[in-house]
Amino acid sequence: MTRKSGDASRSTIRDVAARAGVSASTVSRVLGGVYPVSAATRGSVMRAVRELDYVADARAKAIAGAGTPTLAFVLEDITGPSFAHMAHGVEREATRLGHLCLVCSTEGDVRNELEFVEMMRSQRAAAVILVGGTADTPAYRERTQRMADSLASVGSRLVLCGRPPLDPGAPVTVIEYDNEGGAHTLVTHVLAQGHRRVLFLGGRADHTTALGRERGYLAAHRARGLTPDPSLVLHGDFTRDAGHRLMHQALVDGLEFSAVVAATDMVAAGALTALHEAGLKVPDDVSLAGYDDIPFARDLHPALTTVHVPYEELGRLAVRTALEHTPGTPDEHLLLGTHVVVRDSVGPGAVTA
Amino acid sequence: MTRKSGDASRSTIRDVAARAGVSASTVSRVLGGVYPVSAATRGSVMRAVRELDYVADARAKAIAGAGTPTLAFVLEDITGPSFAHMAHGVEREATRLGHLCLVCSTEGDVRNELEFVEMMRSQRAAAVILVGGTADTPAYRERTQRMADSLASVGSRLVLCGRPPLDPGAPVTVIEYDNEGGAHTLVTHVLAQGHRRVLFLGGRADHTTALGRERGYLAAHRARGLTPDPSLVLHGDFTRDAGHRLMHQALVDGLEFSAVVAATDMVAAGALTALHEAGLKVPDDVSLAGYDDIPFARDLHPALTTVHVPYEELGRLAVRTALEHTPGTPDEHLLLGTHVVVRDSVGPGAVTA
DNA sequence: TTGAAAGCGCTAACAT
DNA sequence: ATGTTAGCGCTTTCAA
Repeated sequence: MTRKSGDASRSTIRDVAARAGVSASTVSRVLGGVYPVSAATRGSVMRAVRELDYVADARAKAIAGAGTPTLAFVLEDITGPSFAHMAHGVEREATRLGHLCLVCSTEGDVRNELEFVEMMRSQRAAAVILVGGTADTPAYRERTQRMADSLASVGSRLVLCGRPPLDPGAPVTVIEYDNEGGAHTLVTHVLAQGHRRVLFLGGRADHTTALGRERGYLAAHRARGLTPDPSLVLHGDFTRDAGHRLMHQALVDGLEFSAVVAATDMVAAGALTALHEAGLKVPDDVSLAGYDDIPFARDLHPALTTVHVPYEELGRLAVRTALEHTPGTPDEHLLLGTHVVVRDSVGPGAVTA
Repeated sequence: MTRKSGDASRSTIRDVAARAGVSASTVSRVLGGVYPVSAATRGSVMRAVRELDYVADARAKAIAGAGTPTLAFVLEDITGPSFAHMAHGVEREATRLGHLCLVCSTEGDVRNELEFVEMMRSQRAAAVILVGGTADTPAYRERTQRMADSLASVGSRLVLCGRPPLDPGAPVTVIEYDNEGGAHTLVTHVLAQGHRRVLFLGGRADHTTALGRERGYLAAHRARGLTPDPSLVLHGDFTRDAGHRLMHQALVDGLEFSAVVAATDMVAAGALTALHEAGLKVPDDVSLAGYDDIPFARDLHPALTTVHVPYEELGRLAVRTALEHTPGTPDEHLLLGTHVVVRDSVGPGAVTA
């Protein structure tokens, strides 16, 4: 038992003042730092602070004008590797800039997002960062536009990180990366190996991240004068289980293909296992590529060819850009590049399907 | 451009009151919910609220006694899969119980931890959850005991989640899982396959998580009347890179072993790749096991035998237990069980080394 | 059912 | 250099 002051009997600045024989303002000044205070006064105040184990109530400071600023980020599930990396970038940069960092997992439920954003509005968070792709419906745009406006009205800022921009004029900071470009380059690489029937695997059918990558897949084909078979695009979600299930099903269905481009590395991992289970060798029998370049990609066997996305940088930039934003200034929209990481999972394919 | 009220001109409860032609208290009561207010009054207040797009300042509410409670969790790096799962559990349960959730990554620097805990004390967070193992030094115990006391003194609660308990009497809630037991069972399984020279790979030498697992490794040997060769324990850290590097070095050094037990699945993943690179087959030439049972473990090739840890549950319990704690009540200490997941990476070993 | 007034814990302008 | 006095935006007695 080492507890000093009685439990939960938080002492206030006035207790400290009384104990030190000075006024509350003096205590505030001593603790504040830079204001001129005599050494003697400072001494007795500090002693009182120590004896009482006093810490100023941050909420009271906040409301009085001082106080640590806060920033929030919202994602579907911190458990996804790319989410985790963005979150890490956000947290690091926020901390570096002296902000407290609130999180919320929506579990994919929009109502959670709405509710949380409203909460952040009342918290007067400096910025709210929506992390990760979404279904880009009119309802989404309208809803998000509203969030942007209502945050702006209390001096806060909405940030879309890895999420598509709204209509021009919305008070939003957007930090994206090039889903389409990355997929384009990746699929071009695959096609260059001679593959002609390339499966696109996983990702929610209505999800901007999946759609962007799919657009790249399509564009790469077209750029070569190829028209991909529509039955070669299989949707699901972004999990390893979806990859496993879809791949297994494709095999059972006797779908013809010589290469697989997965919507994410997670999907690719599941697909790889399904391929192995079917006795297929990668890349000898089937080539496989992923997207995201999560750390594990190197340890799949064969090591996974994939697209590297600067997730952490994305998170950092989201924070920095949002906090630097000056109202009245044009809204920022950044698009970060990606690059293909060639490893061992894509090999030559017969040109004749 | 849809912004309604002038930018950043947050309206206050008084603005709403004025607009609705009532007093501030009435507005407060209407918004508060359960207090009796006439339908007419409620109507005009709500309209004013809507027109002004008013949200009560959460900080002001907090200081006035109402206000959403807050909870914080601290971890080294959200990017680690097991951390991410604990974080997810924490966040879910906190949200479920109506709490806001603050995060902090320490990046392994104790000063960040100290600073953040002090911050949380001033935020009057309901609880602060320290997530993940650590070096269990006297300095650590003293420091942490101090955090526990100082949090308790403001009515907050320190929680150790996946981290060793302090000396009895410290005002702390502890939720652990059985590192030693899990490793014991796992290594027993490996030894039962006939392996006699089992490498223990990775983990920081001074880290409780690694040490607990190592103790289980040792105990399993002793239980069979075996004395493991001390040169078979190789420390590093918990990353896949460490696993790769250590495994590679062990191979170069010509260390003799027929099985490898990695401190974590991440380490195992790196080790597996190093093994493959050396042309060794798992489990034919060398058996390999991990610890944590992260989702990817299934997709390594061969699928990794490992120990399942209920990380998410751990996080959830940490929150629930902490928030349910009543001062004066005995301090909780939970120890969750683990179980071995047998997959394909451990095979029979020659009994003669 | 509603309003006036006090107070939450702090900071800051305004005196001395 | 230090104390006094107002607030900050909200809730909550206490009266009416």
